[in-house]
Amino acid sequence: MTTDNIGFDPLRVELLWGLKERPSKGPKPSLSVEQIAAAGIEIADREGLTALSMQRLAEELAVGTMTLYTYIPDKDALLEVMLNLAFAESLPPPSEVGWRQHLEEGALAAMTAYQRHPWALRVFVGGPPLGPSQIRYLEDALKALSETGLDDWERLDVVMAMASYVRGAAHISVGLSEYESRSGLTEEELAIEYAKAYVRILDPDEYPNAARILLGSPEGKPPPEAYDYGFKYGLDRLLDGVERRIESKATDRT
Amino acid sequence: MTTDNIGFDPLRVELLWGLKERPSKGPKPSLSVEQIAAAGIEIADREGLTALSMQRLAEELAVGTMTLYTYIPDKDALLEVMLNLAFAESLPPPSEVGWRQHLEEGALAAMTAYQRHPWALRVFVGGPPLGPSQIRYLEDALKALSETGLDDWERLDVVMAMASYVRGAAHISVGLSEYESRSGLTEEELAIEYAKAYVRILDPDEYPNAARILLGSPEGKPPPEAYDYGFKYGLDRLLDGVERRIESKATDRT
DNA sequence: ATATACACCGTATATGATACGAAGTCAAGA
DNA sequence: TCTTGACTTCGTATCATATACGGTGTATAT
Repeated sequence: MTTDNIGFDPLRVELLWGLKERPSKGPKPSLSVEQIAAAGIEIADREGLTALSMQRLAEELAVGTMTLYTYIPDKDALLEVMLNLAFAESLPPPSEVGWRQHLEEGALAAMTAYQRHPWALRVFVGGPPLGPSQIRYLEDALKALSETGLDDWERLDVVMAMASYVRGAAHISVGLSEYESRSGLTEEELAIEYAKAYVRILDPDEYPNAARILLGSPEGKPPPEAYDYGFKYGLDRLLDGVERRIESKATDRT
Repeated sequence: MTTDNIGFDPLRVELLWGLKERPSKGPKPSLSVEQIAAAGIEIADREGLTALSMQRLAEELAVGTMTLYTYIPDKDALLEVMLNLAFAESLPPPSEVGWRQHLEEGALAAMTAYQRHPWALRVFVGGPPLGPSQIRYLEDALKALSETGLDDWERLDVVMAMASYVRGAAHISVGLSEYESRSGLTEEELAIEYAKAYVRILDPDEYPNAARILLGSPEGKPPPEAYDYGFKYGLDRLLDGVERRIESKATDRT
């Protein structure tokens, strides 16, 4: 496993899209790629990506370690399949609601998926071609946007922007919540811990604005441990911006 | 190295903020944490994160491998210091321009930093406290936003949203460009390669919208290899949304 | 002086990915 | 029915990597 980027390997594509034909000869495999990926997801969900070793995975599936390599070329490929499988679960239905509500639902669903599978953020997604669940997201979003009058390329830009924002926000959210759970402290205690650390560091003369917020003003609420509110806020702004753009384009045409 | 999240370690904070006092006794260290981190950045920039092993780094610095461990507790801590150092270079000045231009400049600077240091996206950022360069970003952005009439918490939400978007967009951009450079193909050839793969996969009946774009309509332009345009697009939308919000708040008060 | 608190670093251990090759298993064709 | 080709399974070996441990040398405070 390189942890390097994933290349354009035909084998990888077959795996992602489930395209390999069963050979006529030879013994039947006792496992399937999906089965292996599902087991991998379970381990990674419960114990984190670092707990997911090939030996551990093989043990879980009651096969020899090297048996796994008859199903997948390497660990990176497995991670990619896991990623697709994990997100396939959370795909929102291609609802008939308006573009804005659809995009919002999609974003929330993706955020939920990231929170359920925090390891997904540590898997560096390679280039094209996309996996099935990503294509599904894309297709449904593009379809929802067809009512807007934007052209194809701009619709794609919108979807990319949404995906970018959600991934970045998930990174913050997951980072924060993993951090909290690892510390084993209550929110209360943690807030105190933050403040203690920041007091040492944040010179109010050099960082007046940051200090006001991070040190927790007496009247103010505590730092936003739960980032979920912030997520919704940014999401609304982004959608507002898209909406404004759609409106102005519509006016243009009139 | 666990690649697990980074915890709330006082030592880590000292390292990040350069707070350790020089002991009165004993020999002088021949290196510094900054020096080590800088060497690490150079290796990671040039050859990727996987090339950055402790042995390799020590070799580069002409010391024994274990010597590094007198400066840092473990590799994760080193990565965090590297991250801060890398971003410290690209900090935009706390210009006196309006909030919107300031945020835009900051976003572009961060994107540039990610592109210059692609490995930064593979480092999973731990919880608080933030490092110096992140605090600097935050402070300047909050300051720029003080003209907007938004309250502290909402300003923080805006900054978080920006950071989220940029990181997510950088992930796509860097993923794509690493992929391209690794493939060794020209943009032209690559576009053909994409199309070939997608033709096998994308059933135009099941994914009509995605197919129209990804297969490349005859009249249309090729798929957006360079994601930079898309980055600017989403950035503008997000800022538009923030602007709309500011305007509506101002009107409220009237 | 000389003890103390470090810096430096060779060696050893543990973990993990994965190459290689041997052995077993089906199914198609002789 | 028997043989053989194409596969699956997996034990063993290799190699890379992080890092614990302990020994040795050095600069400063007493």
